Amino acid sequence: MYKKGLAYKKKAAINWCPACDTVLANEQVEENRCWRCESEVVLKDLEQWFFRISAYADELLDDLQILANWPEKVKLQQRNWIGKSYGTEIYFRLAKDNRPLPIFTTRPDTLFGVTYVVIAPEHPLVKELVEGKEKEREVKEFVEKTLKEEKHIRGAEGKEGIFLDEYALHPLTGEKIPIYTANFVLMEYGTGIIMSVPAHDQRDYEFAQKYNIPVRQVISEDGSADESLEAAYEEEGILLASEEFSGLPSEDARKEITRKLEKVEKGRETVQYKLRDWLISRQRYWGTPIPVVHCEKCGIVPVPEEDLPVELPLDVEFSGVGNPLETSDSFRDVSCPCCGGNGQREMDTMDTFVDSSWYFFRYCDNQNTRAPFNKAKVDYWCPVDNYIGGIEHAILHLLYARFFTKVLRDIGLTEIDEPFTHLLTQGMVTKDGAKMSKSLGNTVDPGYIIEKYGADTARLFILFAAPPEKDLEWLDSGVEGCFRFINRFWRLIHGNIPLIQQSGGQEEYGGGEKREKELLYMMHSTLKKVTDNMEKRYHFNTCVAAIMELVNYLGGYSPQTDNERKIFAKALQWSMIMAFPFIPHVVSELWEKSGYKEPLDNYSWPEYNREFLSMDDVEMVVQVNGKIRSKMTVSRNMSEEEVWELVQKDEKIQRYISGKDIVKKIFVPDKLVNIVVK
RNA sequence: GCCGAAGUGGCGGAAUUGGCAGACGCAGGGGAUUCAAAAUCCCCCGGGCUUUAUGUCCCUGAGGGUUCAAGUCCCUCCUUCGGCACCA
Repeated sequence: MYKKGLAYKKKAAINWCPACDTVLANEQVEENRCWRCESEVVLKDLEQWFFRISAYADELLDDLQILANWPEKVKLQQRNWIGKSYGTEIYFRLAKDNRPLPIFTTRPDTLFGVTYVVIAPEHPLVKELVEGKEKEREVKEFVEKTLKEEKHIRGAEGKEGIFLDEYALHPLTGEKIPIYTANFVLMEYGTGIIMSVPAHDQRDYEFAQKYNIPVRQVISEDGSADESLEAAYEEEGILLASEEFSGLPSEDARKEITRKLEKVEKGRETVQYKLRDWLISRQRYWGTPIPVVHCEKCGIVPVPEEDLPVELPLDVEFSGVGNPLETSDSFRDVSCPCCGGNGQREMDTMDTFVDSSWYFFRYCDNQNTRAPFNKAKVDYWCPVDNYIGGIEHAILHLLYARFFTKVLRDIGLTEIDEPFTHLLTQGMVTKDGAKMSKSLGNTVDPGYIIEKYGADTARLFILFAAPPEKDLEWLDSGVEGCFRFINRFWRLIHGNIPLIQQSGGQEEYGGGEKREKELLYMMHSTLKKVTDNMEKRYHFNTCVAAIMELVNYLGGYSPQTDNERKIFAKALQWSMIMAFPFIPHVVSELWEKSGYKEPLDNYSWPEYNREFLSMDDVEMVVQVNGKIRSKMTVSRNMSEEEVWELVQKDEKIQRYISGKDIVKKIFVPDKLVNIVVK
């Protein structure tokens, strides 16, 4: 990555967690707090390593549409985080020396409404512009005060700024426009300089009100000026007071104005992203060393590939203060791989998210000592078919891993574009409102359930509670029911062991007896329900419900004929197979007791037969004007005419339709008849 | 503020393509079995009304709409949760 220019070191104002004693990436700061320990994060100016994830912003955004089997909300979060916006870069000029003053805007259609320009307080130009002037001190104090404020609070109590006693030149009108610096303009987005259009941007409006800056309307709904503006008009509209662009709708005006700017070389169409490069340096021991050596002569020199990986030293002291790596002389002092002179190893380690960005590839070839992994093996096993994780990684791990996958592909190590084909984000389990998680501690230990009822009950109970993507407030009620079911199931199988052993497990279907057909219908339709919900939807709660239904049914069934006994035995076998994933210990035991030699793990999942998925008779719902008035049992695939004959004879229906005009008849085969009368 | 998701009995939840709302389970009520209990089994269990039955009306956050038919589609609103939050 270093060779590709995707890893670089730069000095920047970065997030520092004082409790963890380390820096953090943007993605790892939530509401100005460290994602791990929830301490307040402060800004520090440090030289740090970054991965150029921004170089993949477009691909990371575009490929989201390939991910059909990812939840929409995860893709949306990534889309917002990447934050691509189309706009125009416009070059204002500094009035005093004609130097360019580039700004970024998504609304070039408001260009003629500019009444001031704002430079972010930390922008170097601010310092330069006031140097040696009477305002220098005042501005310096303002900048210092602003930068001391935490990022997300900055300007929360109101917009503040200072006029710099300098002017910019409007690119099209040449008008002199005052330049300010203000707390609401961010250095890290766009160019760090903005054009302010108070008439059409609420933030600019508020600032202009406070500092008595003129408001110039250039867009309205119908193209005529409003008498007074109470607030910024941020919608699109028709331009006015904009020279030759007056009268154009916003959308056209954006294009026309940008074209004009390009023609006179005072601007260009451009794209901006919110996504920042990934800060990967950490001042921790527990992370992968960054494999470079600092040499006085050669500068930054990567450790040669044959010497990788650089392993963590063991002769370190954990004092709880500072970076433990710095206590290891053997680690720090090495010779420069380039010139052989004295060098020092990089002391920072990498964010552990770096490791989780490709571990799934390494899993495919984890004994490999010569390379991270063998390409053929990874191309065979990956991408991961189904990835299960928490939503909290939407813009962390799940974004980093996608980035890494694309980089590894571009370096030629894989052929894979996206790491995870299907993503299931399991819901959070809460207990009295508190989150249960690996890093925050599990607030409920299912141990007491296991203790009292056994592991199968605990497992069944968890799976039966709700579909996995749903958040769940943990409540114990219901455990009893699962335990009762397991006991019922045990008695059902156990009581029929001789039958299972005799039957040979062959399913046969002979005559057309209703009892047999119903039994076959129950077992086959249950199998279909369980199979579909398990494989396609991962809705294990409905699988359990279906199995319970079947077991209840079988519990009340006593086979009469030989044929019925055979089918019944088969149904019992199937119910064991279906219940196996949910209550494996109990089922294994029953399976063995039933005389099966082969363990159930090796047994293949049965296949349902479509022929038995519907019964010969179906219940037909009869509605009059959309209200259910009667139900009748008819044979399957009965034609509309035949059904209609029966419906007309139905006393209840007659009551509702006699003496009325039949306007319409709706017929849904095997399901429903709706008669519309007047 | 913007974006998104969700809202169904006392509770967890089901209804996969617009076609019987409430599957399955919990809790609750009644009964059988028992000397008694545990366990088990059976029945009832969204609400209202009445003539108590194969009766009738209402019910999926609220209001409107589309449709023969809406938990499901459309519009408005409310509530809850999640994400982003001066991104120019």
